[in-house]
Amino acid sequence: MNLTIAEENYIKSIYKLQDGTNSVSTNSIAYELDTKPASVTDMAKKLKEKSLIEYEKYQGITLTHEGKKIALQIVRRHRLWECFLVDKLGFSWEEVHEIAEDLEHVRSEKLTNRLSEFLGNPSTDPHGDPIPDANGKINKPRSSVSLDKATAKRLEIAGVSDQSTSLLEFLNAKGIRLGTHIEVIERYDFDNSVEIKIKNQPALTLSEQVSKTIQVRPI
Amino acid sequence: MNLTIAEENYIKSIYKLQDGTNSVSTNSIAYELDTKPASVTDMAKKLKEKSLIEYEKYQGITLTHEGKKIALQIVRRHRLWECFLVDKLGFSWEEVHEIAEDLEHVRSEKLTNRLSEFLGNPSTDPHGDPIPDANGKINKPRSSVSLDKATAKRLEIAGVSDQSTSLLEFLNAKGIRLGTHIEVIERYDFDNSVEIKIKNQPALTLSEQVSKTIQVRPI
DNA sequence: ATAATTATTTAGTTTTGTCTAAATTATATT
DNA sequence: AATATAATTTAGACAAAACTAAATAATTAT
Ligand SMILES: [Mn+2]
Ligand SMILES: [Mn+2]
Ligand SMILES: [Mn+2]
Ligand SMILES: [Mn+2]
Repeated sequence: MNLTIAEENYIKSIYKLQDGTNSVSTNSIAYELDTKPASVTDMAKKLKEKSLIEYEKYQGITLTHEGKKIALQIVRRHRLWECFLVDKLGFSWEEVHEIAEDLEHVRSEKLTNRLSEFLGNPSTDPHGDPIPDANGKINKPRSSVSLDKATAKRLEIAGVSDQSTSLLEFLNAKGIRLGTHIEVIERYDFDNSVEIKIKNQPALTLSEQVSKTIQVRPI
Repeated sequence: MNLTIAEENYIKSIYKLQDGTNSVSTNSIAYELDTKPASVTDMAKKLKEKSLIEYEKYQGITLTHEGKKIALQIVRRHRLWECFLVDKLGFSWEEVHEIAEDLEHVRSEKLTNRLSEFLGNPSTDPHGDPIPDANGKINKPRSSVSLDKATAKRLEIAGVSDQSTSLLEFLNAKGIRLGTHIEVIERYDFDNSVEIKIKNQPALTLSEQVSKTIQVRPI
């Protein structure tokens, strides 16, 4: 199965949006890939032809077993390269997604597996997302809730559900990264913002939008 | 200047064939890239349009200053990744060219420079070829001659002028790699083959074809 | 100088991936 | 149930990168 980079990007987006077994809409894929719905329909026909997705007109899209297998390989490569960039080359977490977007398309199993070994077979990437192993087995994301729903006071940052550079840069500037310990000081009903404190730093207030994308775990 | 992967591959081939200031023929590029002369003519028009090459019908092709600058960036990336694959991931020299052929197209200056730093700013790649620095400055290949023309008896392997996997695999199997010390035992006039000896290994005879592609330096 | 050969270009197609505009289908509202 | 709105698909076009076959230019041999 020799896929183009465009095909790989579609497969990965569908995997991401599917999130389990949901059927994925044409529009959502177009939005995710910053392309037009008409282009998605065109590609859907090609991927169906290659048995990578199930697709009937107007019925949405789901990955086949084969399609999911390929998606997991791409995700594995993407996340391993992100680890490499952060752990070995000293990038910070908001810089790596874009570069990994290209590196993920270098298809060499030997390269991927050696890279994983070189990195100590990491199980999560710099954003807290789990890395599939060589057989495509992926751990469920470790139990975590978004900060806006958390009940405990003392929490650890477990991940972020939005990879946008601007959000990650913001968190970075505020000293919030993977594993950071925070304490909830106050929750404000009127705008659902939350005031938190990181050790040795001034308290800060996060908007509802932000606290919804931050995943946390009680300590 | 946003180039496609195809355009980058053409630029790199022209750089390689130009070797200084020679004008490069349509056919030689087609052979190098395993494509057809008609396709080279098509691309020549595009690259001329972008001011990356000088080209007039039937007159051959040369890189402009801008074109050469880009070529050196691609070569830099290619050779740095080859170093990474060999030094950090334990690949052997015949395996890395193909993978680097893809990795070289990931365009991030920050990535390239950090990778170089991570590798200790190497000056030559695993095949003995010099690596351009961040400004595109490249050392002349260290003085060496092909084995078939060498006069000294005790020699060091300085590089190979053919990157084909099959040749590199052959040399590998015979224990010949970059920096290996060899001693010339005998040269045979009738077929221009040469018998050599590596310490702690049986003597072996190399054909003229092979000895022409091996670059050596007297010890 | 002519003829034969080789190199290069042109013309016309194909595949991949994208787009816009228009048509169709599905869903929501009254 | 009829209508309005939203989602999706189709039709037709385009750009990039390749190809084949045919035409033309340059080079080499006679
Ligand atoms: Mn990608
Ligand atoms: Mn990630
Ligand atoms: Mn390449
Ligand atoms: Mn090399």
